[in-house]
Amino acid sequence: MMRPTVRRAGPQALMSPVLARLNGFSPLSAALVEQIEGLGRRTETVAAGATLVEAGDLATRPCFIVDGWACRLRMLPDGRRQLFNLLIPGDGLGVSIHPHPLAQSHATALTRVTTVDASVLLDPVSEEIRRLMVRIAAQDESLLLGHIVRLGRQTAYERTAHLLVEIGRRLQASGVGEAAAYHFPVTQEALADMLGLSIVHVNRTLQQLRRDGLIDMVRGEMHLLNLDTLMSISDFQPSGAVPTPQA
Amino acid sequence: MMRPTVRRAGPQALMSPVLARLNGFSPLSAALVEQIEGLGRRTETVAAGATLVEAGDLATRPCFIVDGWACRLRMLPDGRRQLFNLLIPGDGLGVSIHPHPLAQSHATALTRVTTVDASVLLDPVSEEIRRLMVRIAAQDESLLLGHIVRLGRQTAYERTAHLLVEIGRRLQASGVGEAAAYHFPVTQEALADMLGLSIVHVNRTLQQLRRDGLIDMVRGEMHLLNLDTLMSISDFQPSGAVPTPQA
DNA sequence: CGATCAGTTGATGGGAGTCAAACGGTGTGG
DNA sequence: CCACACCGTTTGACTCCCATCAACTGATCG
Repeated sequence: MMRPTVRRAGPQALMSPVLARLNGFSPLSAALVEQIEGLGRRTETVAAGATLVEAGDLATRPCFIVDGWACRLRMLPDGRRQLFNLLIPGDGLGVSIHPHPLAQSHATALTRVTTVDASVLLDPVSEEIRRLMVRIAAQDESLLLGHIVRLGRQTAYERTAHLLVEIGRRLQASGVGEAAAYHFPVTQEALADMLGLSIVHVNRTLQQLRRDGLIDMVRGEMHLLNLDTLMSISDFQPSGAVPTPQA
Repeated sequence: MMRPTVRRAGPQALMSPVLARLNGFSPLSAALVEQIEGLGRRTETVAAGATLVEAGDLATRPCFIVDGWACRLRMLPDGRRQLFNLLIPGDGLGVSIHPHPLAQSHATALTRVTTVDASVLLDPVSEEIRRLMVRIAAQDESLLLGHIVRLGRQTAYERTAHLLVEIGRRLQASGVGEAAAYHFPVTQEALADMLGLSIVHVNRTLQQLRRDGLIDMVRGEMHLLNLDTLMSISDFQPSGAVPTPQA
């Protein structure tokens, strides 16, 4: 399903989500910026629904998502699915200092997704990159822990609000959206499998949030109309979850 | 089988959970075994309910749990609690090659807990230790992902079965129990906060499992009477979750 | 011996799942 | 160009799993 790359702008525009996200941790060296921009020469694009990583694969090649949405997930034998996280532009896939022996989970494209190969970044791991990977790993774990709280102890209403806030902050960090206004091409089915709810109930919960004046969504454009309320009802903990540039 | 009584007599008996667990990944070098046994000279014991790690702490000192049960958890403002994992003898706390800037979560003792300081292990990180830490990190993540599936997509019955199987395998790997028979001093309240259920429903679910002839528990001694059935109803994936010695 | 804690049981209610059908948009083929 | 299928969304009716409230038991303990 991989097809030739359509490059619309310069490579630096292509890599900007990765640069923005990493730069959010701490300013990148000029050398690293250049190195990352160089990754943009090797892109790969897959269609929605494509498998990015097969669970149990040996040595999947590390990459960054530069466009589109993906997710990591597990399926149960009877068809039930659970998403572990949503992957947005700027996120890595298999990007770790320590190549895990086996891929921990399946990864699937939720929309058309463009990736860039990141293996050269990890060939000689510089001290700067090592530090960045540690920060990414810490943030990834933090997101997983937040996800566990959502699924275990929050209502559908709270879960949905929490996730929408989290996504906005992450998209903002990657520079592909704003904390309270972003393009959201995820189907309610995927959202249901992320939030541990049924499709029908996700739909009703979103409409309840809309009726309450907290969100608004037209044709994939999500607007969080009252970020403070959304954060307080979902007990959103900004601490360390995302390195926000501004206070 | 041999009852691994934690006897205060020899340090090697004290450290045996750590040694057994690490040895399960790959045989430890004699030098490392000796080094780990040496950790037993600096123990610390806290009562049930004590806080082991405060969330947000800077640089908590790494340690291994050598006796007792603990957990990592988060609390919501209204008192709801969600456990992230259960920590058993042999598990590390803050043991990582990369000292995270901040502790990701609160850690609490569920029973009286004895720990040993592990900081000397990480002072100069040998290649052997580095490899072990990578394995531990991979397993920890795998457990978190399994936990997410439990909470998001499994029924109370399935969740409980899954957790009981997982715990048995981990206790066996640490040599402080067997996969189908182990001491289980966790209250139903803690179990509820782990499984995302109410105390009452945990109680009912355990009794249902008992009525179905799948488990038996008398005075804290858990017996899994039909491991195969428990694994199949909970879709327990042994793959990589725990390095089982036997095939 | 009262007090507290963990476990147990019953009654009741609600949040979320399931089943079913209809709607609108998009793409495709006759 | 329209018919049709397909996909994602929406809505209603009904069901059920699990939470909540409440009371009671047994064990431990100061």
